[in-house]
Amino acid sequence: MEEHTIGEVARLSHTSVRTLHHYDAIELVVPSGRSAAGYRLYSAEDLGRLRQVLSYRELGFSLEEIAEILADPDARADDHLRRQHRMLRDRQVQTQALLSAIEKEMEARQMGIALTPAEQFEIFGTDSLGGAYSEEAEQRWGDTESWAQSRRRTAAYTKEHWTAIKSEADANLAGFADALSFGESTTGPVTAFLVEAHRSQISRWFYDCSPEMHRGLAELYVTDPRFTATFEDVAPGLAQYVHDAICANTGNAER
Amino acid sequence: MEEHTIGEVARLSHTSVRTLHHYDAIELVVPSGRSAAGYRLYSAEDLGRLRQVLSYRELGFSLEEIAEILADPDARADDHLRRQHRMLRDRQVQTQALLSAIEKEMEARQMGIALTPAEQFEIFGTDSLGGAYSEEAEQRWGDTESWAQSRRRTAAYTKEHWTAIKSEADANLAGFADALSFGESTTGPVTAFLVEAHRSQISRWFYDCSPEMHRGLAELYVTDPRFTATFEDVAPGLAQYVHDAICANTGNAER
DNA sequence: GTGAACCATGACGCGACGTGAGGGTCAAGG
DNA sequence: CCTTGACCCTCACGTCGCGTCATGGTTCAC
Repeated sequence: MEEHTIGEVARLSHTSVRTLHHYDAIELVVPSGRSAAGYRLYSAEDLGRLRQVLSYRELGFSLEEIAEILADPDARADDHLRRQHRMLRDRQVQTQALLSAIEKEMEARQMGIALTPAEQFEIFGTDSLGGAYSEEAEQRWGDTESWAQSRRRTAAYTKEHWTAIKSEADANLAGFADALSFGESTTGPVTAFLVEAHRSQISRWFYDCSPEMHRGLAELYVTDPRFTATFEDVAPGLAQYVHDAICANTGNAER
Repeated sequence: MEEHTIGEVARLSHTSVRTLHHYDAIELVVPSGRSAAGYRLYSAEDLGRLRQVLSYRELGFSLEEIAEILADPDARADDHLRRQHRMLRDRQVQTQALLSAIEKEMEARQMGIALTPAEQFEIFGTDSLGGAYSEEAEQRWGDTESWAQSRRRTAAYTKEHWTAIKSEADANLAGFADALSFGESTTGPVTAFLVEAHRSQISRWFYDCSPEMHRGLAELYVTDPRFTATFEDVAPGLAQYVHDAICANTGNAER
């Protein structure tokens, strides 16, 4: 029932008064009350919303995106928590990859072997959230360019690379398995995120993977027994589930 | 000896041509050559610098800060690598803290206990890199404000909090013990990192700990037998070692 | 020799605030 | 009652790191 002034809120939330003014102006976090003198008064509920906003901001979303996310009436608070949890785990994996890249380069330097900048970019040049999609990469699956690209890149990978790749992939797969066991719909936001992460991983480590190519890959997961086996090994029905999730989330050009 | 055009560099480095134009304009990454027609030509050295810039940018530095960092003639390439490594490890710790905060809240929600926003901010509101040092906190050790702050915060901690705190502290202490057994100097980079991590932990869980307060705390470790005992329990000479390490690494204000 | 795909230099726009300017509000103390 | 200082308000312009045209030159394959 307590109401807080803007200065108190700024201190509590480790932001600035100006930021809160801004969020009010763009109607992202609007204080539910005003004093007689026109002072903004933030309720406990307002603070809860603010915390959600700051969490998502920390994860790299734009304020506009955050507004959309929080506007979704289907998503309850724990959905947000789960999503944030997933993304933080993703960040852990990403950071870990950067760490081992640095360690690898330090090792190389100590042995007097300097990597060429091109090699360094190969390792380091993955950006933090979601990967960069090269529009110029050919669109069709089975395309020669993809294979060539994949071979060029994987040729330079060391053992450490492969273990990093494996752990990333495992984490993603575990996410899908969790979603499946939780009865998460293949059209829901959680699976959407997992699908995107999956595609991002492929793009980072192997070849620039367009949504079309991604769907082609999903097809393989249920038709090629070698792929199917790896999925079913983790959880029964997972191959089909992942396939459906990818198909459901690559139809429209979302994001 | 190879020279790259701006488009090639953009693709290699996963950035845009515009970004490279910008970096040229602000003289952050200036191509070392131009073709007869005025085309920018980037040498391997230029690419190396670009990679450094992008690494630091990924870590959240502003372009101006990056320029300063890279302008330092004392810092050789491995210094940059070490610094980046340290900051990434910091990010790992920070992300881990956020993760456990989320896990804790999910658990609380499932038991139907809603945390008040104030409590949530207490946990969540440490910002991404290194924690925000509240300038208004009094500077002197033994100060009442620190104690009050610590009591306010710890009062809200649950059993899970304490186990998390304990495991963090244990890991840090184990690091010191390793450093001691490896004959690591108290002025070396490894101990510098451990000291900083130690201070960071205190700031996060108890009170904003300035370097001055940190030195005061170190003094306690060798004078107060209760503290000394916990250290000597892990390894003989550890109390003195940690004390020396803290003193050696809080003298100058290195970022 | 003619597209198509590069490159160049402005110049404006935008998101997420920082930073005043100019002016009310509120509680404590003289 | 009046001042003082720490708050609060609303404009409004500035900054940073680019995205996005606009306009025009260059290169190269066909």
